[in-house]
Amino acid sequence: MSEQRRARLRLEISREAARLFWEQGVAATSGDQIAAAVGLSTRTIWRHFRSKESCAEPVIMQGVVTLVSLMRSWPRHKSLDDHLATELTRISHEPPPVDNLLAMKMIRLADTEPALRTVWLMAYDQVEREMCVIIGDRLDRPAGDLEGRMYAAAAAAVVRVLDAHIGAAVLTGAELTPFTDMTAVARRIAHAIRTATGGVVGGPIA
Amino acid sequence: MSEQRRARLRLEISREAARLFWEQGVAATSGDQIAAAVGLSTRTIWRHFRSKESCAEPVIMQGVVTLVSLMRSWPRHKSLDDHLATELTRISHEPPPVDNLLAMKMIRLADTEPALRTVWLMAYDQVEREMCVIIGDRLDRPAGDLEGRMYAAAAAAVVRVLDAHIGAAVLTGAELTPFTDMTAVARRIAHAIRTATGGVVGGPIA
DNA sequence: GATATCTTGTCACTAAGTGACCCGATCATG
DNA sequence: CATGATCGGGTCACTTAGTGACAAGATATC
Repeated sequence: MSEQRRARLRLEISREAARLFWEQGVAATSGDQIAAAVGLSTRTIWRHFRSKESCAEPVIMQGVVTLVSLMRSWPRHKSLDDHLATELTRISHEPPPVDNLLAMKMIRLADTEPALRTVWLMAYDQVEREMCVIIGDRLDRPAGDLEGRMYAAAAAAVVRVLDAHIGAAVLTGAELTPFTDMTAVARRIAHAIRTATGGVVGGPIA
Repeated sequence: MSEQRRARLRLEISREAARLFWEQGVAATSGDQIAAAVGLSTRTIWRHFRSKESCAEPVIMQGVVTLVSLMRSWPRHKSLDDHLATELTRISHEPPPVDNLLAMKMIRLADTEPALRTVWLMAYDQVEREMCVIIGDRLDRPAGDLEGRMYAAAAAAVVRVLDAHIGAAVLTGAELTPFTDMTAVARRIAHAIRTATGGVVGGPIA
């Protein structure tokens, strides 16, 4: 099965699962229900996900893939601040994917549902690994380097906190405006990463 | 049930569970086996733990409680570096608890067992919350402050990476000596936290 | 010593997740 | 076009993690 198709199918399942989790709670949602909602047999669900909670993972991941891919395309001669600002504003004209709202809802649910919280943490564990190669690459350090791993962990952690914060704010609907200004968001993310890495990750490389 | 007794019981269960996980793998260890090993009924196990994997949590936690409690007792007028160095050397004369080795083994297992990795991440999620109040308190910031949460997240993340690194090194037995020098360990931890918080957390407060 | 509370054991039960086998589609090869 | 190999998915039986309900023993309080 092509990686593409598999990923799309997982995302499709994830959307339905996340919707059900949000509407009726995690405990009240069975694997059978998820399967019925997406039109597959229950057995097939377990072929693609380890547990019913982990069905939420692709949707959660979807909330940060753009940021991660932006990090990956970060050119060496630019500062992270500039890069994120230009790219985020460029992208922001496109319609924001519906999944993002779902992802925020899952993060919200993760506050009270331990099983979902583990999924959320595992997703950011994945982000941390990606950060590891991105940062290691940028700093010209060997792959398993301890310093690089700490930078990546700290960076992923602050992004996670920021993500949760923004998600909570958007969901409550209180302060929606400050997060529609993409350059401001870019600056906050870039600043957080730079701070969390002691200033090592964020600037341009001569 | 007193908090003390409950914690001790959980730890006792956790020790047996961790031992079994290490000896025969997580999948091959059943709740019944854990119960039998500790001399309780299976039902009682589920009264104290949500899942069999989470039985490993207290042992994992035990690996960082000393550091967390040291952070909590960190006086404002001292630098983290000094405080950790003096306290760690003072403590290092006491026999190192046997649980630490078990904790390292669990972290090792977490590399290949996703279910255990979630437990490990959840344990550090707890550490992050503790860090949150410690750091928020030290910086005289309100409880839910975003900056404080990011500092706490970054600090917990680097400690986690350091812990995994040290654990792996000790388990392979390759370089045991560099981690018996407690002042060196203290310096590394303190330096990592200071870096991850952009230099904000680590120094003495006038 | 009587009683209320609290923890555990027993047992029946639900549901998450797996293994084994089959079926239809797709695709390569003759 | 025929054929067979591979692959994704369905069906069904089965294991086991985890829960609810109730009984029983321990413990504390008066």
